[in-house]
Parts: sequence; C-alpha cells; structure tokens
Amino acid sequence: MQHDLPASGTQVLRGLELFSGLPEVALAEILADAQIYELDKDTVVFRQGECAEHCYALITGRVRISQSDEEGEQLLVRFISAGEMFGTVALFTGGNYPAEGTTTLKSVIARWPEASLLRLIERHPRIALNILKVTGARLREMQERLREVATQRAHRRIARVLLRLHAQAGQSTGSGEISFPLTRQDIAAMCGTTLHTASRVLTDWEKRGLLTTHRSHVVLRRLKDIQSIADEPGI
Amino acid sequence: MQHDLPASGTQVLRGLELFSGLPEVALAEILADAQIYELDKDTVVFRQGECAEHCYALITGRVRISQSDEEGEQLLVRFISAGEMFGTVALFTGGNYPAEGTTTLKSVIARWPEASLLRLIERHPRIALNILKVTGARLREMQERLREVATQRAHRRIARVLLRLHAQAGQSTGSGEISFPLTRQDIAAMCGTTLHTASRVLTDWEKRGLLTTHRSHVVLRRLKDIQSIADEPGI
DNA sequence: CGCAGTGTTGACTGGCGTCAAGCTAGGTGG
DNA sequence: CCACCTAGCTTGACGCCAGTCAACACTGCG
Repeated sequence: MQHDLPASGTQVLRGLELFSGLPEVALAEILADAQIYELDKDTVVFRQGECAEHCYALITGRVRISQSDEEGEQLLVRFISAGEMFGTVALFTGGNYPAEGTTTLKSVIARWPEASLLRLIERHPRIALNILKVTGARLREMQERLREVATQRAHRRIARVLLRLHAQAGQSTGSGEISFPLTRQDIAAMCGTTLHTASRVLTDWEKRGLLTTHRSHVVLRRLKDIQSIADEPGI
Repeated sequence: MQHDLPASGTQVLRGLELFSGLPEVALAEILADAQIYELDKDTVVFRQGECAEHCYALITGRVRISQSDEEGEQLLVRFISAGEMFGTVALFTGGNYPAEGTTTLKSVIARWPEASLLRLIERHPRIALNILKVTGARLREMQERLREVATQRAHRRIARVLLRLHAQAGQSTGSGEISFPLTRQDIAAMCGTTLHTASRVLTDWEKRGLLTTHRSHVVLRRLKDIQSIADEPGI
C-alpha cells in the first residue's frame, strides 16, 4: 500500500490546503508521518460508520463523499478535488465517519493517523487553523444548501448545484465544462431530488440550449441563463 | 457595555466548551482578553452579512441562529445554550457572518476579537482543537439535517427536531419538557416546512396525547412514540 | 378596548415523487 | 463483428404531500 514518494515530497504537500503557509521544516516533518497510496477508480476510501482514525488529503484524482440512511436514501455531500482534505468531520471526536468516501477516478491519497496529526498541530498550530478555515467554509455551505432544500424549487437547486460544481471544478477551460463524470443520479443526490425530476429538468434545459450532456459528461453552455434561473425567486 | 466581571471569572470560563481542558494560567490570559456583557431578550448579537470580527460564547441565556435569503425565507440553524460557542463559522476566513444571532432570553455573552483569539491559539493550540471538535459535530449534524430534508416527510422531520431540541435542552427535568420558548414558526423553520404544516402535525399529535403545547411552551409526553415516528420509514 | 403576534383550520392546487415501460450507448464474450 | 447485457437515461401517467390562500380564534400588551 505504501507508495514510492515523489522525489520532492514536500512540494506535493505544499499544494494541500491542509498545510498551506507552513515552513519547509514543518513539511518535512509532516511528510515523514504521511501514508501515501494510490487507489483505482470506484474504490472505497472509508466507510460510513467506520471508526474515524485518519485525516485524508487528495493529491490527484477525485473522491465522492456521500451519506446514506437506514433506508438507503442517499445524499451526495460533496466531491473532493486535488489538494483538498477530507474525512475530517469526525476528527478529534473519537467518533465514526458520518459518510462514505469513494474514488470516482484513479487517485493518489495521503493520510495521517489522528494521533500523528494531533502531535503535528501541537508543534504547528497553523495546521489547526487551516482545518478550521476549511471546516468553517464547508459548514457555511451546508447551511446554505439546507436552506435551499428547505425553501426552494427543484430546478433552482439544480441550477445552483451545477454552478457550484462548475466553480469548484470548471477547470477554467474557459468553457462551462464540468471536468469529471457526473451522472444525473449524482446531480439528483446533491440537490435532494429524484433522478426523474433531475432528468426532466436537464432535458428541458438541453432543448433550450442552456447546456449539453452526453453520458456522464456535462457542459454548461449559457452560464448567464443558468445563473438567472439560480437567482430568480419566481415560481 | 463592559460588564463587571464575576469574582472568579476563570470559573465561568471553565464551563465553556471553547476552553475545556485548559490550565488555570491559560484561563486567566483568556479572561484578560474577553469582553463580557449582558443583552436583553430579543436583541441582535450579530447580523447576517456583517464582517465577522469576533468569536462568541454564551455564559447564560439563549441565542437563536438563523439564516435568511434575499426573498426572506428563513432557516433556523440552531439554538445556542449556556456554555456553547457561536459565531465561529466565518472565523479566520475574513468573511461575513452567514447567519444572524439573536437572544431569545436575557443573556450574558463573552466574546473575543479574532486577532486576540488567534494569539491565544498560538499559545494554547488546545483551543483550536476545541473549536474543531465543535465545528465538526455541527458539520455532521448539518449533513444529517440536509439528508433528512432532502429525503424524508415533514412529520418525521418534525419528530426529529423535537427530539434533538429535547436532547440539547431537555434540562433533564426527567420530563420531556423543552426548557425554552419555542414557537411553531420556529419548529417549522428548523425542519424546513411551513407554519401550517407544523401546526397541523402538532395539533394531531396533541390530540393523540404525544405532547402538549401552550403558547411557546412544548412538553413531550410520550418520547417513545415520538421516537418511533422519527424512526419509522413508512409513509 | 383594540391591536398585533401567534396559532388553527378548511379548501384548493400543483410540484414532484412514485410506478412503470422502454430507449440508447458501450462493454463483453463468443 | 454481432448478440447480448447492463448502466444510465427518458418519458408518460397518476396521485399525494404539503405549500398557498384565506378567514377566524386566542392571548397578552399598550
């Protein structure tokens, strides 16, 4: 499982939001504790309910975080892009992962045992601040999504989800391309609706030229119009 | 605004989740930076959109955190009980408060400027861990609520909200009393439904003897039955 | 006493979830 | 290279939950 470290391992760490702003010395220390490994597409990183013993960061690839209830209803919490941390919600609470992490592409992952991270924070409090910053931003996002699901129509939420994904992973190819496989099932699970509703809305928009989809590939063609759907209070 | 400090100020701090596990010396330091003041019932602590410059902790009383969108639709994010911290989502991001905080009882509040807290964390990383722990738990709760709103029926969500509030502030008087004013409007805004639906469901339950309500006062009579509504997948 | 805030109740309606059937593109094996 | 299979998607019909509109009851306060 242990992977050959790249020639300059600390260079890789520098790109992680988890360790931004840390001196080279600290990075070397962090690297020494890191477990770095590669996973194939569609592999489980951690399971919901499993005891949370690690903190993760994604070096390359993509990870899908989703939560299910007893009846199998699923919420897609978020997609993790390269450089982002994940699996940190249950950190320091001695609890279990509240969601599942799965790769959707071949991915390289780094992880640290909780105890190890704790020691690193003791020596470099900046790490804790970095985690706080990310966790705060995510908490804020969740509050917004919760409000949206509670008060807004399905098509408006779908528009917002698409824009959010585009902002997160538009890959700034200039175009409105969303750079990773995204099924309609995924879109539905992200905004709290059914595959059927998502499908109806998307085919409608495709007819109107707002976007194009092919298999699991989505391209937003008229960002302005989609934005206005996301903003319009009406109906 | 500055309030007379209680004789043993550090005793008060010891009860806050924000500073649990810190040595007496640290508490004295923290106290020196604290601004402690009292607010009347129904007073705004911070406004949504305001620049987030402080971190808050509630000494006594109760605070209501809510978020509104442009159209005035409101989500009740949570109630803060004595000892809990709040206003920390935007912390260290240089951003604005994503929600509004209002007292629902006469309250005593402590707060620290961001810069001051930053310095304290530098000297006592344990504080950052405390914040992380709380933020993690809240993020987890938000994920669950989001999944619930997205996939479950209104009456089931109402049952869960009542149980959650009871667990948080049941005051363990043995009975199922919820120890603070809670309007039906509030209940509706917490679980993402309308006052009307909440009213219908609650009067139904009251008829069936599951709970009693009078004005803004709620008492859960048959926790078991409410629990089973919260758990039942059916209909 | 009147008013404002809060809660109740009924009637209506429509968004969207559910059920069901069928399509299409790719992958796989013979 | 074709036959088959499956995952992913589309589309229609139907019905119900719960949101909307509307009117009234209750209570505490100025």
